[in-house]
Amino acid sequence: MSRSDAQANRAKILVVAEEVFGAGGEGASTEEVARRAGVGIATVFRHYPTKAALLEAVLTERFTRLAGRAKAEAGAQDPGRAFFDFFAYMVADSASKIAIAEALAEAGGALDGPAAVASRELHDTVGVLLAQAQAAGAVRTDVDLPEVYALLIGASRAAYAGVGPEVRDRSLKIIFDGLATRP
Amino acid sequence: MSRSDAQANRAKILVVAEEVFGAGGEGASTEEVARRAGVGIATVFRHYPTKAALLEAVLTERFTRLAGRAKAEAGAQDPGRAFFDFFAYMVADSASKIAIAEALAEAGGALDGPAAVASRELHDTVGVLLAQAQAAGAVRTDVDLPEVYALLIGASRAAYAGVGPEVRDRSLKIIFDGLATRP
DNA sequence: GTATTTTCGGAGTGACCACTCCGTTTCGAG
DNA sequence: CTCGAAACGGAGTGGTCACTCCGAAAATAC
Repeated sequence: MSRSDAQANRAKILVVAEEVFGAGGEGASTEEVARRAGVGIATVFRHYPTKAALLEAVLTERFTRLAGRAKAEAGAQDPGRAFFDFFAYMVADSASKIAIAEALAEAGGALDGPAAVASRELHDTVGVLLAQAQAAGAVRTDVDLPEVYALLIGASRAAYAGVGPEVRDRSLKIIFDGLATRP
Repeated sequence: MSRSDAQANRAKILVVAEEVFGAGGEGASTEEVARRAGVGIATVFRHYPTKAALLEAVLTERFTRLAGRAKAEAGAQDPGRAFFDFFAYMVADSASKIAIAEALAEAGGALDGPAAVASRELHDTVGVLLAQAQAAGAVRTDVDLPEVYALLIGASRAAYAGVGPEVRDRSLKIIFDGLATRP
C-alpha cells in the first residue's frame, strides 16, 4: 500500500503533465511539470521513471478516455450523427492538445507499450462508428477506415494551428460533405 | 564580391538544410546540417548567423517556389483542374517536409521577416486559384479561402505521418468531393 | 610566386534539460 | 506519542546544442 500523499501527488502530476504537454508538445520540460504541480523534480521521476514514461501515461489516459467516449456513442440510436459528432468532438478536443495530435500522427508507426494498446482501441472504435454510420446510410460506403482516420488526424493537427473555431467548423463541414452519402 | 567557394558553400548549406529540417523538423541540429554539407559548424553560422535565420532562409526559398508553381497554374485553361492539382501537389510535396508543414501551421500567427512575405504570397496565390476555380464552376461558391487553406495545412501535416500515398490520395479525394460543386 | 585578405574548421563556452543522490520531512502503525 | 519506513526537495551530473574564437588554409591580386 502506498502512502496517500504519494497517490495524490502521482495523480496531480498526471493531470498537470497533460496540460503542460498539451500546450507545449513533447518539447515541454519535466521541470515545468514539477513546478506547476507544486512538487520537486525528483518526485516526478519517482512516479514516472523517465520523461517518456510520463508521456506514455498521459497518452494512455487520453486515448482511453477518447475511446470510452467513442464507445458510448457507438450505442446511439442515430449512428450517422454519432459518427460525425465524435469526429467533431475529437478534433475540437485536440485543439489544445498538441502532444496528442503528434502522438496520433506517430501512432501508425512507433508507439509501444500501454499507449499503443489504448491507441489501437481508439482506432478500432472509430472503425465501429464508421461501419455503423455506413450501415445506416449516413456515410458513403466507398470510403474506408484508413483514409477516415487520416482525415481525423489531419483535422486534429490542423486544429491546433492558429485556426479559430469558426474556420475549424467550416473545414469540418467540407470534410463531412465529402464523407456523406449523396442525397 | 564574395569568393566563389564561399558562394558554393552557402548554396550547398541551404540545400542540405532543406533536407535535414524537412526530415527532422525544427528540432534537427545545426551540426547535422554542417556534417551533411561537408563543412564546419562555423561555416554554417558564418553564412546564417542563427539557426532561426537558416530556417527562415529555407522557408523563404520553399514558399517562394510553391508560390511560383501556384502562379504558373493560375494561367491554366482549366481552373478547376489547376486548383485541385496544386492542392494535391503541395500536400504530396509536404509529405517529406515536416518543417514546412509546421511553419505553415504557424504562419497565421508568428512568422516575420522574408519568410512571412513569401508565406503571404503563397496564401494569396492559392486565393487566386480558388477564386478562378469557383468562377469556372468547379468549386462550391459557399466555401472561403480560410477554410480551404486550413484544409491544405491539415492535409499537409497529416501527409507527413505514416500515411502512405494511397491513403493520402483517398483522403484527398474525400476533401475534393467536399469542395466540388454538386452535379 | 608572394602578399593580402577572405574563408574555413573544430575546439571551446554557456545554457538547458533529463535524470540521480542523499539529507530532511512527513506519514501512519502500534 | 514515538519511531521506522516511505516519500520528498533540490542541489548536483552528464550530455546535448546553439553559438564563438582564433590559428590554419586557400583564394584572388599583383
